[in-house]
Amino acid sequence: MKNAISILRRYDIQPTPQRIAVVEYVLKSKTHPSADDVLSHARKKCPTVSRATVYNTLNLLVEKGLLGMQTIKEGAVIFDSNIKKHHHFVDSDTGDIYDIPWDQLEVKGREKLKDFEVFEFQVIMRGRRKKK
Amino acid sequence: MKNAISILRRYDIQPTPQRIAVVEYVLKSKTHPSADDVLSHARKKCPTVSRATVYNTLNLLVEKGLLGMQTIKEGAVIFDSNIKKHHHFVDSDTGDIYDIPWDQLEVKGREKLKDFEVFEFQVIMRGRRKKK
DNA sequence: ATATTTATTTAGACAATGTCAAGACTAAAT
DNA sequence: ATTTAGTCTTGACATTGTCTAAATAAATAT
Ligand SMILES: [Mn+2]
Ligand SMILES: [Mn+2]
Ligand SMILES: [Zn+2]
Ligand SMILES: [Zn+2]
Repeated sequence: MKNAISILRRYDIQPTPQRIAVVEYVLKSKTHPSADDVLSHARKKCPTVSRATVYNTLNLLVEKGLLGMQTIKEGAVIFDSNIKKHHHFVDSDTGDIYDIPWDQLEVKGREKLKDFEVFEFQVIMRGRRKKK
Repeated sequence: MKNAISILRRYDIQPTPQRIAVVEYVLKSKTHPSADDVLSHARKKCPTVSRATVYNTLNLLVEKGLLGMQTIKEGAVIFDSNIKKHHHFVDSDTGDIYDIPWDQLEVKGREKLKDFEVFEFQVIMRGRRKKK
């Protein structure tokens, strides 16, 4: 991930210590963290940051298109630093979410859905990750 | 949907007025209701039913395999009377969820995922439903 | 530099979702 | 009638997420 300050400036967001702490964690994370995960990690760099600011910043990043948001697991939304189109695999044992590259799967038959105009889609898989 | 009492008996669940009210609504619903939706509808038939009992019953039905549960929209889990494999389409404007028959789509390439053992999968699409 | 205005953060209130435990209620079983 | 097991209700509780008012910080103007 590039410099957090320059990323924020590029998207016309004033870089503050709080926002920098949020961005530095969430945009480099590959674990699809929840807002609460982001809060606790951001507090390591900026111990005073509040819950409201973390939510405000995450929502702002999503609005600006810097960050993805997914509703894959119950209980809390998760945030996704990978903003390219991709699919997801959820480990049923651990709850961990893995990215599946877009071109690994092909979904055929969408043109047959006469009643629906599809803006976006993804495959969500659940199972067990094989040990390496 | 068949008789609620006989369904409950078949799955070794004692039929009570509360459970019957829940089952009669949730197993015939095609709208993917939330627990709160189920509660308010069940109270029409059984005005005294409590929130805890609705949650207990829904969780029991899911455990027994009579009812599906999905985490498709944020804020609350939704319950699915359709327990056959199928995909989902979410209307971005209304939030309505529609079932897409399993054989309308084909997902190819799962065998290439060497690191993952896939137990189940579905395609989730978002967009706008065309007016009829 | 000081004053003014604007942007941001914080703390806490609030609503909604979901789980849990204690006691009340019901229906068998003894 | 008593015990027992199963079920239900109430309310407490934790968590997620939003919102508002007050405090702070930053930018601008004088
Ligand atoms: Mn997490
Ligand atoms: Mn609903
Ligand atoms: Zn992802
Ligand atoms: Zn469905």
